[in-house]
Amino acid sequence: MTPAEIDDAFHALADPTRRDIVRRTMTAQISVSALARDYPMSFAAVQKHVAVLERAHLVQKHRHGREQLVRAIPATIRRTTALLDQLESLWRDRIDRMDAVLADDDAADPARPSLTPHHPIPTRRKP
Amino acid sequence: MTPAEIDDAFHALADPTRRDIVRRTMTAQISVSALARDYPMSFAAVQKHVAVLERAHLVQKHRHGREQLVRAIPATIRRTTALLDQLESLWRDRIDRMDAVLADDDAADPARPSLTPHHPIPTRRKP
DNA sequence: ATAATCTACAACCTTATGGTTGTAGATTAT
DNA sequence: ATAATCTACAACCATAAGGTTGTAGATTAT
Repeated sequence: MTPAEIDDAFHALADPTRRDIVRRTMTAQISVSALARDYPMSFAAVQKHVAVLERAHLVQKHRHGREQLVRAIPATIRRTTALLDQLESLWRDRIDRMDAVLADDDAADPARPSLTPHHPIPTRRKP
Repeated sequence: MTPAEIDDAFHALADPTRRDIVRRTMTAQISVSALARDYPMSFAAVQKHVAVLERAHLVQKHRHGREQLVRAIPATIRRTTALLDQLESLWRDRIDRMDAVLADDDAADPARPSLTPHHPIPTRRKP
């Protein structure tokens, strides 16, 4: 997933109408015109929203007769979630590192709860 | 998390510079000017990026002498991840429902693998 | 054949976005 | 005291975003 693709994905999700379209097309295929009926905007506007989602690979369209059915692509959602998880993991790693430092420094008390405040802790050296 | 807040969060994350700022401030507090030195744009531009992240509650600033230290707010990342997980869960629920339908319909074969293609499956009724 | 429906796309308008430069206020260092 | 650093913020500019209307092409229904 290139940075540009990530940009597209997050940008696409930064709009309530588009998030709703993704939500609805996760569990069913819905035509563009059927989608358009439920939003307070023109058909063309909804068409553009779908195009944005398509560009971000969050949905796919495929013809069925004269209508264009839209369905979400779960894999892209998953990969976007994974990106955020990665950010979160930085935080966890940070806590782990702090824990490790504290453990090295204060190994005599294994019952110590793993509290890790934001600010550096004044280390108490063993005598 | 209101829709507008969700908009702000995704919009803030839809830019590589801002994602990088979040990434870096997850594990350390960095001043705005220190951040600004590492991007090919003016200080004011970076200042604006931080403001966007701040508005989305993805980072917090706090004064330390004459500099303004930036740190990420993991809780907001987590809540954004949770939103995407929720979308994914729709997909899982859909699969579960399909499985349930197939189980009701074909309970005699519990060894059947849980394959659930996108297209509706022609149900084969028991005689 | 004709009408109705669904889609595609262009042209246009308004506002938001992402960048710039410039000026001024606080705070720290010399 | 003066200079250097960090920040805040305004003004400006180009372009992208999100909406509109209008026209035309396919496909289905009457």
